[in-house]
Amino acid sequence: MKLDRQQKRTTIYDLAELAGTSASAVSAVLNGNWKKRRISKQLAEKITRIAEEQGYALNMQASLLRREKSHIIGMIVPKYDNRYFGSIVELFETMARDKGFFPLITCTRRDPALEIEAARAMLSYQVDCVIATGATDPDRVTELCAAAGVRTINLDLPGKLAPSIISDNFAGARELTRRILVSCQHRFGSMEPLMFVGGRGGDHNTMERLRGFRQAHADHGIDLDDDRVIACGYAPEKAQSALMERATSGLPFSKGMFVNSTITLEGVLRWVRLAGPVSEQEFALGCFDYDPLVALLGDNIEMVRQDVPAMLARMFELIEHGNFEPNVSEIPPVLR
Amino acid sequence: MKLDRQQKRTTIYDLAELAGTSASAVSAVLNGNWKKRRISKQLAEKITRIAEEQGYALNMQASLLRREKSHIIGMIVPKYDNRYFGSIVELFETMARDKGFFPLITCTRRDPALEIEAARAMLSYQVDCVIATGATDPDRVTELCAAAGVRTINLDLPGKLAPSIISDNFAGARELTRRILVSCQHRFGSMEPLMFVGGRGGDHNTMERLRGFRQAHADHGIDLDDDRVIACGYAPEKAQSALMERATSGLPFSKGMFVNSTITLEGVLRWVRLAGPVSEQEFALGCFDYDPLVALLGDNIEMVRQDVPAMLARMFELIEHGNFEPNVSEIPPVLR
DNA sequence: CGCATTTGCTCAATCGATGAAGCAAGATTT
DNA sequence: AAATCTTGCTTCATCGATTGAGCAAATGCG
Repeated sequence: MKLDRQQKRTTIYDLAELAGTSASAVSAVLNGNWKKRRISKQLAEKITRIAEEQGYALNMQASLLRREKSHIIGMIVPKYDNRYFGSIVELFETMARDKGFFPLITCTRRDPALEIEAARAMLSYQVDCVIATGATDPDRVTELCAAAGVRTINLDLPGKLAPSIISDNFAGARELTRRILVSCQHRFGSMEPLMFVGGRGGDHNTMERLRGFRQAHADHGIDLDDDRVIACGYAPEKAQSALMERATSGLPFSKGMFVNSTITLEGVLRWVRLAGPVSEQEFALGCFDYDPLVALLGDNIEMVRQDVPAMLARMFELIEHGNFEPNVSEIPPVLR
Repeated sequence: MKLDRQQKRTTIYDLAELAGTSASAVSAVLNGNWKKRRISKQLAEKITRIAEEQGYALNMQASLLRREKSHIIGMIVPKYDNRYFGSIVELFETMARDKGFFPLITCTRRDPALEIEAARAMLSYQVDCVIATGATDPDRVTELCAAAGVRTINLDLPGKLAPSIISDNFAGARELTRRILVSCQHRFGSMEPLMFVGGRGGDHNTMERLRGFRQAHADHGIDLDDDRVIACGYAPEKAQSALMERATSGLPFSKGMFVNSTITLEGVLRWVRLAGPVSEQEFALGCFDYDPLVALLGDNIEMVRQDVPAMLARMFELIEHGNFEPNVSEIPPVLR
């Protein structure tokens, strides 16, 4: 790995020499509190000019070593490659920067070991705060960080030891289920019980969505057997093979499906293509997630959009108020 | 912003005191070269145990300040929220970690000023190397980094001052155009010239794709006027309003369209929905980009998938060989 | 004019980890 | 027994920026 630096970097000592002053003055000028330190305007301007000429860049490592707060804010995300987490990350970066934080983001691919390793790395980089997004074990992260005196906030999936900001999964799922049922009525003339595809039985979001799913069936007086629920995980391959198996198993099968995420939807659609009927038009689908292209292309696919801007706004609110009591904020999702 | 640290962090000095030894020994043990420094196995084990008991986390800032290479590798990306850049970022992180780098990623939303600011921040964090992905002005980034002795590599869009890794846009566009023309033949019985929607006239990728687009028309002996090209930028809104305008302008209009990215496709589909004919089925579309859900849902949408794994493999190859000569590697994209 | 205050700086310690140099005790050689 | 080598540490300077303390010169005040 030939990444040898070409030349030595310019430091405040170099600038001090060039300006005929002290490193202390240079530091004061460049980090903006030259007024507080009673540096004359002329000297300040001279130093600023020389720094620009020399292309000086602050050494953050040195600066952070000395300061007590880093203003670095870490975020752990399970995946980048879907619109939900993509928009979380993108908006988080923007908002963090606006509020004077430096965002440090790590993707842990739903791997519990990687999550812990990533949290540890963030502690090493002296983050002031860690956001655990969709973490498989958020409380583990909170414990680890607490040991170093670093606060955490859970996003998307809740934990018991830190404040959590999640979607109102129950209400969202109930309304989504209602819409799928109505769509079934229109399309097929009847309201059969739906299938629930994707997610992990143990995770809070899946459990709450299932509760909403069941409630909506009850609202319409429809009996729902547990065997309509296929919580096979989020991965497309798992959903695909679970449906394949189900279709040939003799167990009940529905044309109406509640799909737990766009990731899972990919597997459902693959199954529709390969092993199922000709087109997804013969199904009534609903997805607890949002993707603009699916919204445009999937005529018969209802979508729930989690309100990312509201969730992140709430998150920064908690940070700014120093509120790190464990409690859950539920943010209503948006239905198109 | 109440992010006050709760307690003081454990340092090697604390550990040294607890172990009844020196900070130097602790450091040697914890960073793995205790053998080289002739520390006895017993002391090493004792220190390791105490460090674990205390939940010690290395202070990277202090460590990096002392070392000459940071092993931090920075990446600048225009957007997170589409599958192409999402997969670039996710795979980059994984590969960087595997190779012993610490990935530092920043999203600059195609804003030239933010790009420069992000590059400057990365220099402050002492990155060993910067990857400028889809940068609006990659050479500016290279110059800035070069002044600090930091090498750069361009990804997705080429620059003149650093090695660039891009898709073979010409060949990909030529083949994609051919497929759209064939699809038009099947669908509409004739081969009219296509429209080209999205991208910026000035950017290298758009220019090369246009060259492939023109070549494919020539291959089929089809005359192509310049007014079929609508390089209105990548944003959905721009594509949507450009099509709206075009449809009412009296200028020629085609049912076959070459769409420059999934981002632009979103605008095209919105236009189809709102102002155009009933369904996208009445069009023959091709998109120079890949999205698995579009591939599954859009029956009449041809897609080109840029070969992200091959591009990143090439990138790390360059880094490992210390090859920073400005030259362009073209990676063939994959057509489904 | 003499004393107090303000202005405009510099000095030096510090943050935590690293590693070259050095040193004492024990082992080995002559 | 003296000389040399090896083992297993410790000491201390260093990385670059920050900041409390301090100091000389300039200014204000009675």
